[in-house]
Amino acid sequence: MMPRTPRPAGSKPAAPRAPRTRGRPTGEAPGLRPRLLDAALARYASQGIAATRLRDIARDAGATPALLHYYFGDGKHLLEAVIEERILPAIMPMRDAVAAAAAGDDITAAVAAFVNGMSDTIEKHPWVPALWVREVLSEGGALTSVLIDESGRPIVSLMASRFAAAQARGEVNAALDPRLLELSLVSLTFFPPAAAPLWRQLLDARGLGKEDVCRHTLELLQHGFRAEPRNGG
Amino acid sequence: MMPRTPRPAGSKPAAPRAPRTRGRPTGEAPGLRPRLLDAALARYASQGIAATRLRDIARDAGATPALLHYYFGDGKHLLEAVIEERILPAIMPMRDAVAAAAAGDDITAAVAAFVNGMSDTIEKHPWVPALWVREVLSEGGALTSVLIDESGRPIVSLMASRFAAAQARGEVNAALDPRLLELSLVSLTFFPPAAAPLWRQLLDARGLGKEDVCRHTLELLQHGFRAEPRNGG
DNA sequence: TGTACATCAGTGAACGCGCGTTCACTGATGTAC
DNA sequence: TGTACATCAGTGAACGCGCGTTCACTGATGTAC
Repeated sequence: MMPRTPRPAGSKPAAPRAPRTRGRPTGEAPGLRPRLLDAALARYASQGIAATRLRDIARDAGATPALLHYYFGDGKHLLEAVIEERILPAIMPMRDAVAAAAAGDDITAAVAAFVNGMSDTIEKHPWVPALWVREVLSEGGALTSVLIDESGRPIVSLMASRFAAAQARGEVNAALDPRLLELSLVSLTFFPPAAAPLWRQLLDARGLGKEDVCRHTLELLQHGFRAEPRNGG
Repeated sequence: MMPRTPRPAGSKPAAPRAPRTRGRPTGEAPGLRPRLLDAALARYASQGIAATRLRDIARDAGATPALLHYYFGDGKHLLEAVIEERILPAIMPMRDAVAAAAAGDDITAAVAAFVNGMSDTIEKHPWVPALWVREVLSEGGALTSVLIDESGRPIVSLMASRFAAAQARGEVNAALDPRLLELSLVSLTFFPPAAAPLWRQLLDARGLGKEDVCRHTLELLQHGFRAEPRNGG
């Protein structure tokens, strides 16, 4: 039952980042390591992490499976390296941008920053929605805990408290629940890009770009949550 | 490269549904077959289809892996049986209910039927959101084509044309795109139940039930898409 | 300046385990005669 | 009514393949002396 120890503790280093002593420090030629990370990320996003085979990652990167062991030790450490060197660097700037925009009291600006920040992140890193849907949204996803801790919790609680404050000032329809309003915001922002391959095939989506979707979402949301005008029925 | 033929064509029948001749027709005792289908469905939803191992399904159902071959031939035919006997029977009633409600011209009633129909389906079959997210939403999902053809395409095109007609009558905000409005409706309906394990952990969700979420969603949507009142700015 | 050597950046082949699948078999049950 | 037999509903053990992992090795490159 005991899993085989992935590294016999005494042969080669798990990751060849030892203090530079003598050998050949190259200084150039990035080598195969980054290509292995990119190939792993692409497979993770398109097939799911649990269904991805290391041999496929190696083949995609033009390397041998033995190289994965050379650089990362085993599959678990490969995943950790992908998180650390690919996923978190893509997610963090968005977290910071939204947090900055939500610092003030302007709820409309905070919502716009959220929608646009998400849209920019996805444009820069198109693998985000697929990976997010499979490995964060799904119960038992391999990235749930790390991404929740690193970005989900701070953003969600910040936005929900902004909605509650705006509602207390009378700027948000009193019939809405601020917690569910945050959920609706996330739904309208995360779902469409994740479902893009689907709805482009279901609807006639010609002529609809990222900007159109953002504008539509903001129009719908801001009419939806705004408090009723005093003269209305 | 040629896959091994899963059935040597001449031994036992792939599914023991032969014409009753002599033997022991029992007439009672459902046996392990339905339990295998249920166990497979549960694993598919919680781990994804590609990552599910047949041995785990057998163990969950209290049977041997050989039994899966006895009833279904191989993993591909097991999946087909799960689709035919579990998934489609759960999905079809919702498709028909929404189609019936969208027959008339009342866009508000059609939207409410969509939201409530989805909510009822999920309450009856809690595995729907997880399976849907992994295997329909994701590109290359194992259920994409069958569920799109059987329920997605008819419902989505029907609702989008209803939105377009209502907008032509002046009932829907002219700044919104009716195709994206349908996408927003799907987002607000599918995403929250799929993300429920997540947001119950992120937000303080005490006291929020299915009815509260439906009411909130309808409130937000119907304020969001309604045409501006004439006297408003 | 030459050269011995340490390290880098990998490769090809093999190993052992777990998986899907197969095979030969079994006790229970109902039916034909 | 007895009994021979066909079928049902499975089981236990094994098989072969593909996977993650390991091992021994290699040519290239830079450094110390």
